[in-house]
Amino acid sequence: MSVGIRDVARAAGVSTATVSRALGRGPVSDALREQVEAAVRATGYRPNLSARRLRSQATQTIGLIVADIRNPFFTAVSRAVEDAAYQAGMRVILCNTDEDAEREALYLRLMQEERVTGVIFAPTRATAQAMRAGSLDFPVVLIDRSGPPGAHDSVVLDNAAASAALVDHLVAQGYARIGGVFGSTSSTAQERRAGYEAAMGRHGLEPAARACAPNALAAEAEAGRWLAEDGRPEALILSNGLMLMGAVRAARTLALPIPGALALAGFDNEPWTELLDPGLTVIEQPVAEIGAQAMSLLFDRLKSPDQPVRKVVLSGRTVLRGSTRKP
Amino acid sequence: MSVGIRDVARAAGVSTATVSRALGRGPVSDALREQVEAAVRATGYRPNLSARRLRSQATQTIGLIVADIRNPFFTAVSRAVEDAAYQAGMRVILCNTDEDAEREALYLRLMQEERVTGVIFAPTRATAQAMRAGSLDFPVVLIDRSGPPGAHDSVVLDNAAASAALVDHLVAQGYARIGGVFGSTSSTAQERRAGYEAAMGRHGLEPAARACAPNALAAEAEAGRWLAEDGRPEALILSNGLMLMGAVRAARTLALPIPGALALAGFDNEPWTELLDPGLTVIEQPVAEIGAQAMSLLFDRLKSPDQPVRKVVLSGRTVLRGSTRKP
DNA sequence: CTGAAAGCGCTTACAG
DNA sequence: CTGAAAGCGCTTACAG
Repeated sequence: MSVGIRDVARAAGVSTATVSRALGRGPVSDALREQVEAAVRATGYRPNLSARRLRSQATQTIGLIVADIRNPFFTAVSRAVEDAAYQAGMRVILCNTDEDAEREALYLRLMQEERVTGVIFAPTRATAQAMRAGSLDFPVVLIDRSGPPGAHDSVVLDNAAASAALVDHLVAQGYARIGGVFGSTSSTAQERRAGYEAAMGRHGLEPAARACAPNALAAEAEAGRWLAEDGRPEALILSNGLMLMGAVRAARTLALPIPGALALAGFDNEPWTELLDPGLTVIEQPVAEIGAQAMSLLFDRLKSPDQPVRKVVLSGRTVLRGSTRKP
Repeated sequence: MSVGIRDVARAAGVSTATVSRALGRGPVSDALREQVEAAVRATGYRPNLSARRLRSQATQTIGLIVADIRNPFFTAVSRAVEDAAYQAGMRVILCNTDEDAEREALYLRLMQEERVTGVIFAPTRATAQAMRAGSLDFPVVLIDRSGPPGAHDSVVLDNAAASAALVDHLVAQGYARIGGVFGSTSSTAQERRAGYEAAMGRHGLEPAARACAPNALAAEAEAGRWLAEDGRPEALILSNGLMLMGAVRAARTLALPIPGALALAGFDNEPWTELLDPGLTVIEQPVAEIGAQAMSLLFDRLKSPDQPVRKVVLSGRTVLRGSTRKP
């Protein structure tokens, strides 16, 4: 019922090999190529990609495993990855782990079964540590998060510097009791926390960091608890855009005006952070660059498997807005 | 180099047929099944999905083609679709058309080449009109948008009723010069517009609708122009969440206080709409339900190909907030 | 329940 | 440049 390459060959009066070559980049005379193209149009032939992948042993597929697709940061990175992939004639399989190690293992297994060419992956800390180089059949580029040095290529933000910039700014504005709520699952949140603590130390201030799941609900709960305590912080730093939203919610619930009673700063320059009044001070990540660099690292790795491992560190941009004004 | 089913068979001392049956749901004795499972563990065997799909002629794959992945509405629907799909043992290929007819055609062709089991699709109006039933090799369920009656199963919002609810509310609040900016590419935006116009008529008011691309930038420009005119509307309805954001931006730029100088209402209850002060009045769509219903329609269609075409119409929920308060 | 064999729809050495 | 033939890695009638 479905039309196959044999039907096209018959219609064009050539062999299936010639049809295959005409559709690919094989050497075919112009005359036969035109006959084949006409036959393809006449029959409505569409190649079967499963067959092509099986036979050619090339899936032209890259896997993209992100930690939370609800996080616009990952949506934006995905778009950049997909643009670069399609430009190179590759498709991408997008998977979402919800920061869950089991689902990470599941999707990594799926990638093997799909025989992907390579994977771009934002792993949890646990998985990043456990994942040894060479244990998978394809190269892996870590994104947003890194693992043990030298294990995998990666592209990450200069997290410590970004956190420090936020602390420096808050201190310059006159804040001293600056708290931080950081995600509990990623190396990146750890680095942001370390950067925060180091910067606080440099200013002779006492760091006060807490951790929770890197989503809006958990951050709202955590920030809500903290802000209801005596000696609550007068400024709060959150380690991603979802958590920042949770903190805004918590402040609203407690009727704490921003920045009157609480200064707020965090990561990811999502459109809504500018829409609030006052806007939120954030670190903007070069999302398109992150995705493009990841694909580029992956292609380089495919070309030169034995090349030394590379880590690309990109700088964030500090976007100052009203939420951190002097009280 | 890569371990195949033959290696497992050899290691387990059985035929490849038995390995295949043990991994699938074929009839195998418990003893052999255990031998096979041990051999799979020992060899680290992972089935090749391309081969499996080719041979079994069942890809267990559904295609999900959305119009704009930056729109959180589609992200949310995607999650629901994926949950339902994975529960049924199917994977999903997610594609993003950016409301572009050429990319729609491209992805539809890709779906044919992938030999997908079925497709869930949010088409532009142009494509919805052109897409005749039965012209594709797989069933299609339309989502968020519908086409000519009777062509494809679909699940949509009761768009006209939702728009009317917004108009009724604004009129009740005392607004009369109520304008609307609606997306130019989808049947859904058309229906929202029609619902708006009908409701205005019912109230004896003059409708004033404009159209633009259904994204933030275009809506910001369109609303900005309109709001700078003499006789500008005192209330504005936008046909999706992205456009609503654009309108907020435009009002900010023109220093028009909401709702003091401009009342604002629209579609999609995105988290940020509640965070603004005042919050935005919106129609909340049952996103999870939309995704789940689409999968359900698709499965039913696969089971009963000749069943009459069904259209599931879901109701929105009106969320009243400060942006439409009496001026 | 089990195995030998055919074949899914392609691509690609191998000859010519 | 072109074709006949082999084979990618599986699954599934067909026998037994």
